[in-house]
Amino acid sequence: MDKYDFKTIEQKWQKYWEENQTFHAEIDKSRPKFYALIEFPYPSGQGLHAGHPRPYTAMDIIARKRRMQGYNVLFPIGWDAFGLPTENYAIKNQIHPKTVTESNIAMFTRQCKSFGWSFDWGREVDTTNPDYYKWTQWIFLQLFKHGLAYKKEMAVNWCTECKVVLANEEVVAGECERCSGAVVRKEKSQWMLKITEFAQDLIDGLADVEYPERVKQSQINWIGRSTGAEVNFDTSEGDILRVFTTRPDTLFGATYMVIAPEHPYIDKWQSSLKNIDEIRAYAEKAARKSDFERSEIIKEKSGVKLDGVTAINPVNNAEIPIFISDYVLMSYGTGAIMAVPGHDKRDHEFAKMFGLPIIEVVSGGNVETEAYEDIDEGVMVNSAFLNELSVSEAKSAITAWLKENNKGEKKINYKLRDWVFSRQRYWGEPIPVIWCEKCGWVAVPEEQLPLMLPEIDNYMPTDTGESPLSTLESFINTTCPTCNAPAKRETDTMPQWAGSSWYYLRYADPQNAAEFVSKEALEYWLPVDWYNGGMEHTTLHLLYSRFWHKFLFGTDKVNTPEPYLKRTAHGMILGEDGQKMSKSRGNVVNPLELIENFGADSLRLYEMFIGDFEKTAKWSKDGIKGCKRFLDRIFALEDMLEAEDDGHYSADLCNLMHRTIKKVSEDIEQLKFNTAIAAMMSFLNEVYSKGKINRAELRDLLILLSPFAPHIASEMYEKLDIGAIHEETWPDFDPELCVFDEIEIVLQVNGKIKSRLMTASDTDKDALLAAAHADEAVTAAIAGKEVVKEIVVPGKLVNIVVKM
RNA sequence: GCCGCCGUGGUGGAAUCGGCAGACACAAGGGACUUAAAAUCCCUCGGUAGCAAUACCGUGACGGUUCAAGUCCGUCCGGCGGCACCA
Repeated sequence: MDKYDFKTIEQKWQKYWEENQTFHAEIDKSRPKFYALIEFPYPSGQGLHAGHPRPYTAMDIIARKRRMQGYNVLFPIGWDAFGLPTENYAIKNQIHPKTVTESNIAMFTRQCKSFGWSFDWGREVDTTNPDYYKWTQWIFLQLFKHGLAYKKEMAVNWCTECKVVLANEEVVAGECERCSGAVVRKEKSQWMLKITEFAQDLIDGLADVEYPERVKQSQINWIGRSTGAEVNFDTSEGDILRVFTTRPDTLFGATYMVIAPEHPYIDKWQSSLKNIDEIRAYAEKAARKSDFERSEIIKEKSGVKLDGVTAINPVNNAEIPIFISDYVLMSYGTGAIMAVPGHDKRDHEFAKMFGLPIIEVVSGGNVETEAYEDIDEGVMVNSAFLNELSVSEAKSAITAWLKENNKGEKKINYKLRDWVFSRQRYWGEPIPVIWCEKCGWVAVPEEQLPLMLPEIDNYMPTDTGESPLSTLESFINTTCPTCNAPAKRETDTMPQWAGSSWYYLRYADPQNAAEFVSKEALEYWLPVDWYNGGMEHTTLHLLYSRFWHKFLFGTDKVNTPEPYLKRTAHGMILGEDGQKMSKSRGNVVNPLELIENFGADSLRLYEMFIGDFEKTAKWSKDGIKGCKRFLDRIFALEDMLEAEDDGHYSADLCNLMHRTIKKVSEDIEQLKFNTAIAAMMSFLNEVYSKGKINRAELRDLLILLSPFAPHIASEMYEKLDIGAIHEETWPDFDPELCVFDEIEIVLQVNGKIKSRLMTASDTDKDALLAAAHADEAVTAAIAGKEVVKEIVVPGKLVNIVVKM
């Protein structure tokens, strides 16, 4: 019985689109452009999973609609192909990563094409292609030349499983984001990118882009701006210990100081410190702990008092002790704090433990039992000239005082750290710099790019933490581009985030051999108009790429301050058990099997119908049936098509048709795909109850459906013999025809529905009230009672309020 | 602890500005067709009471504002995501 032969239809149209390059975009200044972007996939060996089709189909729907709205649409696809999983797979199976990548890309290409997404396959990029990574290296060199890339010996996050350094953003709860391996601290010399230089720009830029509030908030929190002051404390050693505080108002309550275990003053003061051995032992113990271990024992404060060195509180000249403790981090502020136990929980806890004095400087709490941190209520006490001021008044007063007396100044700090950019693995872009004993780090000359990743046999990671490239003499040994002396190449590679930090630029001009992107292409296509991706990239890829873009903008390489005008974020698709899909849980849904059984159109429709696009959704294996059923019924509309047709909607369906166009058009823009589909289902139900549809109605229904289910829509449209559906214009609706002539008015007494009334939609207030009073159920309900109030909302209801 | 999001039938989820709670589907039950099954079509489908018309209850809990609250405000409970000794 199955007349809807989706397999044949889908293959036919996928072939058609490919042969005709239907979705290939070229610069055309006569038309407005629209740049739709999805996060390009990492071509893993597992192939597409059920999570991929959700965002891809969503942007495909937007792209297809925009084309029908007259836009010149750029909707590209490519491969984010460097990275660890490929390398690990390669090692395990003794196949070169390059070969693995090639076959994975071939598989992904085949799979993507079976969904019928309208990508411009002529603009494919591959981050592992030397023609591409040449420009990734080039951008790195621009950063390097502007002093924004530097090498630094530092404690890094070291994944013991992957044997690689991780960026702060890649460490999740003390574990490796990828493999969940333990992360420990390790001293290593690393390439760093100065993203911190752009901290303020990255916050400010958010004001000019359309991102979901939750994305903006996450980025702002991650950057972590806080305003306060730096304050100088004189020490008994005659030098100055500088601290950062957000509460300079509480300076009179500072009863001791704490410095980080790694603080350089320990060395400086060592001859005066009577308990230097104890201090060193504590510092060493702290250094050995991983970040995870440090946070594990969060409840227990520990520390050592410096015996022999004290500090002077600048506001009252009180002599106060100094401690070292691992609750103070060297990497934030100045690595030293003034401790105010009366008004900071951590300081309070520490003070209780070491029996240190607690002074109340803001009234309102009981500082002996608990730190009082409220800043909105309470006034200053025990604070000399600050007394009786509010907290915020005291902040500005003390900041001014500090400046006047040369004891400190206003200061803004950020939690954001510089980006650790080195990876000790093989499968990444070589960092194009050379170490010369005489000249230091020297850039590889741009004309020598790309610096090719050499073909090697052994790309196993090493336990020493050196890159596999470090043993390859032919690669390492070179000459200094500046002085020609023998020199050595950097052997670390870039992180996976490098290639994805600028790929949206390359899409505009993917084959350009002379520039990373031409000016003309930039000016026409950029910025990206709509970028959809996952929440998990908010503080990774999304922040990194904004950083690179802002750098390129600042150096006149791109023409807009922000890369993406609008960002939306889809929810994840979970397995049927409500858990994240994973092989080990056995709850993985294979989308290719579903295409086999139900067709790509049904799967596309179901992924959009499953629920609110922006929220996580649980997979249900039965849900797709309803979508398939819907398409079966659509296909059968051919049998209901009326022979005669005057080119207009029938009187029966005109109203509903306009409302459906309105609903579908507006819902797509708001990512409410589920209700857009529901509206089409309702329309179809109405057609079925009438048993007939005319050509004008079927034509526009198919156009509305085509972004969601392009194969079946194209096929049925072809039979109408009025052209190709992808060249059609998106239908308009007439707002006047969207309203009903007659509507139902609810008649309430004391807010309870007593009756309903069909009336002309433009009936005025007086007439509605009169009609209500004429209604039997209403009159019965108000009989013998005093009418207190009468509320009439035209088009909605009448509510009569009576007293009992 | 902080930031953000969310709690609606058996299930996924609808519900512009506060104005008919449960659209649209899935599952389930009943019926038609069929030798039978699948598919398809029709009907029922939040709870309680009732033969019924109908009445009352019902959007995590409790309060508040309002003629009217899933929606706004307050307090609490539960879940999810992110950050987390950031001074």
